[in-house]
Formats: sequence, C-alpha cells, structure tokens
Amino acid sequence: MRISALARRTGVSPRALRYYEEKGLLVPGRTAGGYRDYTDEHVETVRRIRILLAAGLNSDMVREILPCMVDDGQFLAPGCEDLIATFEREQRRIDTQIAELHDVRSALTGIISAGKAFAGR
DNA sequence: ATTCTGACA
DNA sequence: TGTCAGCA
Repeated sequence: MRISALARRTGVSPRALRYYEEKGLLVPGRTAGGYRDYTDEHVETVRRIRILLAAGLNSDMVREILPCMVDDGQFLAPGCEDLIATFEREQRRIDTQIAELHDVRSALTGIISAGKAFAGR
C-alpha cells in the first residue's frame, strides 16, 4: 500500500510517516516509480512506534526497542534482555527530571507570593 | 490526483 | 508537524 493508505489505517499523517522513515523507525520498500511501498506489517510497526513515542522515548530509543517488542511491548523478544539496563537508566533520568521540575515549581510559588505582595499595596 | 524531496513568515 | 514549491 502507499503512504496515504497507511496514513488512513494508522491515523498517522503522511508527514509523520516520512519522518519515521527519516529517523530509521519505519523502512518501507520502494516501487519502481520511487513511491514508498508499505505492507500490513508496517501497520503494526506504526502502532508500536506510537506507543513508544507516547511513552516519552526519543526516536533513537524507539529504533533500538522496536525490534525487541512483542505483543505491543508487554514482552521482550529474545536477545533483548540487555534493554532492561537501558530502561532502568531511563527511569533514573526521569527521576532527576521530576526533581528538577519540583525545583522550578517551588521557584514559581515564590514568585507568585512576591507578586501578590506587590499587588496588595 | 498523488507522491517525492527539500525547506521554513 | 504543517505546508508550500516544483517534479514526475
């Protein structure tokens, strides 16, 4: 199928589909005329890409995890056990990010109270 | 009519 | 990501 068909079947825009290819996430075949040629398998791949992206992972990680996914990521494909370590690093990164957001939040709280004091004069 | 690549008031 | 250009 061509790009517009895959777009309809996945709800993903042709623009995004081409972007996934640019990032090496989705690799379609090419027709003699140079048009991208997708299969039913690609439909499933796009769904997985959406899930991973929605989880906050960047395209580099999606690229490595994609070949390790089975049944929408509930299980890991054999030979991908090493990804667990990567996921744990990801969790630690998220933890530090959460901590940073807490700091920004408190800073805003301070600014807000200062602003109210000013307006209250 | 549709897709492709490249680019961005 | 959208969108427009200039092709095929």
